[in-house]
Order: sequence, then C-alpha cells, then structure tokens
Amino acid sequence: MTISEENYLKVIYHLSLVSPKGVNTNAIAGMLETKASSVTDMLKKLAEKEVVTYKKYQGASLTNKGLIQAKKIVRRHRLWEVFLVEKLQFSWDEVHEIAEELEHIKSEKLINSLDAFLEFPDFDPHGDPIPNEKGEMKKLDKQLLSEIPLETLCKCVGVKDSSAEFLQYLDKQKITLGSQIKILEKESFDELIRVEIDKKVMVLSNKIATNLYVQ
Amino acid sequence: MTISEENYLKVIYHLSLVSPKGVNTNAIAGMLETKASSVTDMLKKLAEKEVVTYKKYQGASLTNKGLIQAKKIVRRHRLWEVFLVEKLQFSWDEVHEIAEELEHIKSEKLINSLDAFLEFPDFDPHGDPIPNEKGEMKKLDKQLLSEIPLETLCKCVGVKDSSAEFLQYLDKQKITLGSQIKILEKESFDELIRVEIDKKVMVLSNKIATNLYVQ
DNA sequence: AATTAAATTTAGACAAAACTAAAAATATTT
DNA sequence: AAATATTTTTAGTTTTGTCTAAATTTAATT
Repeated sequence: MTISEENYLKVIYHLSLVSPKGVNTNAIAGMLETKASSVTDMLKKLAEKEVVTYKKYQGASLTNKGLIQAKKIVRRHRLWEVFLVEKLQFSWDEVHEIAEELEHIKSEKLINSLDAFLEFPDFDPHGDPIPNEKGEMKKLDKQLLSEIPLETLCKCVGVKDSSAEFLQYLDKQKITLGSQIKILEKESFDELIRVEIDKKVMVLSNKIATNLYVQ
Repeated sequence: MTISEENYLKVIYHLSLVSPKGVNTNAIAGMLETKASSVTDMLKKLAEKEVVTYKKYQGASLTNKGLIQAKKIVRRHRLWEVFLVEKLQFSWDEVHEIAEELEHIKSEKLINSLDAFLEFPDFDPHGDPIPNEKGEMKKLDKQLLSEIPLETLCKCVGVKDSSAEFLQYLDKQKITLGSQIKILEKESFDELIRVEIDKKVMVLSNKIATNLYVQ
C-alpha cells in the first residue's frame, strides 16, 4: 500500500459512513483535492487489488479486505492524535495535520505498543472512536446539542465539524470533551440558544449547536 | 524536501563523516541500494537546490544549508529511536527500521515537543549523539574496546556496528549501554579477549571488541 | 606511457500518480 | 421525450525517481 492508496481508502471509508451504497468519484476528488480523472485511475487500481469494488459510473465501495485496511489507517490516525494531545500537550486543533503523516507508518508492533502506552483509549481527542487491534470500535449514542430539550443536563462527547477554526472557538469558550451543558433558553427567531456550560452561562449560535455532540 | 531527497542527504551526511573531501557516487548507491546512475540524477537535483556541491566525477558534499537539513533528519531519527526504546519498550535492535520512516515526519513543533517529552536526551540507544534544535551535539571521546589496555575499567557507551545481529548478540550477553568492562587478558594468537563485564567473566572475539565503544 | 579496469555519466525508457481536454454516460429540466 | 446540465471516463501528457545499456572519464597496472 502506498501513501496515496491509503489516503484513497481512508476517504472512501469516511464517505461510506454517509453514503453506504457507493461513493461518488467527485466526492472522493473533493476530499483529496484532486481531479475526478485521477480518482477514476486510482479506483481501477484499487479494484485490481481487490480492496474496492468499482463499476464504471456506479461509484466505489470498500471490499471486506479494503475495510480492514481502512480501519487500520483510522486506528493509526486516531491513536497518534491521542498521543499528541495527551503526551506532547498539543491542542486538539493542531493534531489532525500531523496525524495525517503519522498514520502512514506501518509497523503493527509500533501501533500496538503505542496503543498500550496510551492505555487503550476508546476515543480520540475529537470524540471519534478508535478501532482496536481487531477493528472493533465503541459506539456511543451521541446526539447533536441542537436536538436536546430545554433544561436537560448533558455532557460534551465530540464534535461533528473538526476544523481548526471550530476547535479554536471551542477552546476560547472553554468548551471541551466532558463539559457539562444545559440549555436554558432557545430563541426561535434567530436560533441563538442560552446555555449553562460548566456553571457558566453563555450564548451559542445554531451553527455551534449543530456541530457539538452530547450525551 | 521529498522522502527520497531526505534519504540522500542523510546518507551523504553519514558518509561525509568518514570521507570529508567528497562522497563517491557508488558509495551513496551502495547505502541506498540503488544504481549509480540514479545517484547522479539526484545529485544534480540536490545541487540545483543548493544543498549539495557536486562536480562531475568529483563526488558530492553537503553545503551549509544541506548540513543543517541533514542534521534535522538525524535529530528526528535518533529522537524517535529514544522514544521507541524508552517509552514503548522496544529493544535497541528493533528501532532503526521504524525510525527510518518516522524521521520523515516534518513538523518542527512535533520534534521539539518530543525532545522535551523525552527530557532532551543527548544520545540515542546506540550511543550516537542527538543534535539539539540548533544542530549542536555532544561529543564524547569514546574509544574502541580493542584499544583499551589490560585491567583498565571502562564503560560501554556505544556501538560502531549497529546491525540487528550484533545488537541481538549484545543483548544475549547482557551487554548494554553503561555496562562496566575490564579486560583481563588478551590472547594475541587468536585475538580472543577475556573480560569482566558487570562482575561476570566472559570471552569476546576481536570482532566484538572492535565494534564496542567504551570510555 | 599505453593498456586495462573501475567508476561515473549520458541517453533513453518505464511506472506511479497526477494533470488537461475531449468524449461518453447519467441526471435533471423543460 | 428532447434538450440541457452534470458527472464520469478516456486519451494523451507531465513529473518524480528509478532503471538498463552504452559512452565517457578517472584510476590502476603492466
């Protein structure tokens, strides 16, 4: 597996979670910031290697073999993210780019030792589940903050948007994984919500509320 | 800098330590397990980028810019080796290959944070010096065990040959960095030496004695 | 000094992964 | 259903890093 092939597998994996019945060529191209024609070429190669099923004009999906591979890449990515945050004191908006590189280091022993060193974390710093050695991951039935009724106490468990800008905003507001959140008031006119987060009252926009996972 | 370019710089750096007045094309090819013609191509490119000085048939050497780059790569390699041994419990014969991959991850912040996390080590698990952020490294005036006179107590501080086979041999004999060594007897006929290592008496071949650095 | 040997470079080719531009297939509108 | 728009694929190039085989330069030997 080359780095490029791994990047394709990872993107197809992520897109499959949203559209399970075949991933569009254009969607892949968008994610990888490449051209559709390049994607077509690569899909043929990946189909040849039997990690992807691909039929002209029908989009692509992972074979079982491809799924196993993709989960390994996701596992590596997320474990390195935990390492960077927990051990090297990176903030959660800084880790993605570096993990994009680290995820391609392929030693099984390395990744399993790292997993043990980090004490087998179940989730990465954005609340996304980390596949274990067998590819299994914990699923927690999270909801968007925007779907929670008034006065219900909940806990921040992840983010939907994990862009640096959003994460930096959350940092600034001192909102973090584990923060206790209660919605005090929803204003239907402008969709702002008044909330109490870790004992502090503040106002959030709908954009924030639809990108924060709580439980 | 691509991974391939970095590998060339690193190899030229290592070979320069032995032959400071220009590194042979063939020597580079040997180290990288590639062909001389490929090396010629790459040397032209590196000269273009002003990290190497290169004149046809005259061999290559690093420019100042190239030296700075090369030391960064060596720094990354050796810091990752320390990480693998100290934090992930790898043995010293297992780390080289993995560090060969990790050394190409380029974030400055990553490597400086790793350095701090490891408490700014001066030497890697084979006793080789680790350049600091400025490229400076500690030099210790080590000698080969074979050059030490009889009955002189010395301490193992590094290995010349760092092949897995040699390191595994040392492991088996319980010889490690810091081991206390005293030569009891040298047999000039077959060049075997009788030594006391950490209170235990054993016999070493000349091949071992000429590949162990002591102080 | 001439010859042979070794090292190095040139020339031309190839595979991987990307690209552009044009063609073909599928979707969407009218 | 025809026309238009969008998506996807094909065909042909480009770049990077490698290769082989032949040519050239330097080094070693007789």
